[in-house]
Amino acid sequence: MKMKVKVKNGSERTALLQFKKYVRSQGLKWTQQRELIGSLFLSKRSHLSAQEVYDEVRKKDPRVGYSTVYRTLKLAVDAGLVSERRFGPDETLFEPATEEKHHDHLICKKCGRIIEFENAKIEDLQKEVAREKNFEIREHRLVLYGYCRKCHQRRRRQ
Amino acid sequence: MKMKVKVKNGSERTALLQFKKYVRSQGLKWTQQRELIGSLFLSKRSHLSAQEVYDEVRKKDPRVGYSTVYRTLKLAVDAGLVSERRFGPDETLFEPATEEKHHDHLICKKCGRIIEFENAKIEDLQKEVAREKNFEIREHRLVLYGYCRKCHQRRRRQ
DNA sequence: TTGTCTGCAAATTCTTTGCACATGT
DNA sequence: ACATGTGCAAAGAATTTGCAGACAA
Repeated sequence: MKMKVKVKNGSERTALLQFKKYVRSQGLKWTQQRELIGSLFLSKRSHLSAQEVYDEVRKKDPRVGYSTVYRTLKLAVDAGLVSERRFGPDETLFEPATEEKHHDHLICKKCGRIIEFENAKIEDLQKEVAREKNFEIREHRLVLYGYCRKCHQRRRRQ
Repeated sequence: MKMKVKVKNGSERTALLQFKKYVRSQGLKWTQQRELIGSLFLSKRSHLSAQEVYDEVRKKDPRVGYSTVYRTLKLAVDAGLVSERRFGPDETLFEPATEEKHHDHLICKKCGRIIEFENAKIEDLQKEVAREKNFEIREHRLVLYGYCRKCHQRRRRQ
């Protein structure tokens, strides 16, 4: 017997509401653009570049400017709902930071595919390291670069 | 009675020689600038921005241009002697990649201090994760962000 | 109404590139 | 000699900012 109903898409809803709440709490205004960008972006589970967010947003409303996208994403970062990440020397991506479990990434150097994973043991060891160094961890980034199965096979053939 | 003379700065020497060798192997020329930038940069254990490398280099020879610094660092990256890393959304740093053991970083969000560490167990677990995902790891980046002891204390007082 | 937002274009910052001259081999 | 390298200034790419008009509270 289930004690809890699984709320699908609940997190994006919540995230948008949190965003709205945050914006208002700062004495700022909740505008159509913030609603639009927030709802589009926070519903994604994936990693998007500023460019991609911009393109998506323009599909819904072509009048929105680049600066608004940047400003809104930055605002969401301040709200703690989005994190800005640099995966490679040339790639800055934004990712919704849900309150769910933290995950890390594997990135294929060939095709760019990003695979997520979580590993509690690694996290524990990180805490241990921090303790040794008298360091208080707030967040971490772990990225493994290499070749995914497909690209690995392709490499061998060459 | 000493059996071995301690060769201080041995690794940088080696690295510089390797660099020279690599450059020549590519049919490229070994120039004064490459010698200068290479010797300055490869002798550092720390992380430097392009700006900082440029400043250091200019102290020794003010005629060297920015482009040469970038070009030389990139060449050293190709040679596998330097790695280019993005620590935060706004910081690209170069770091000499010795053949020594790999290390990761703790970065203080307050004072920016970078502390290095190594942990074999974490690396083992990474390999395990990769195996599960059919992924062939080539390199990885692990950065822990937080507060160092000093800044942690200062935070609590506020 | 009033202060915040927005879109635009211009400004910034970081990095790369084209070109004429300089240098390594 | 000849190809590659260098410095400069200009070009690019990504992101930020100033400003006049638009919009939420």
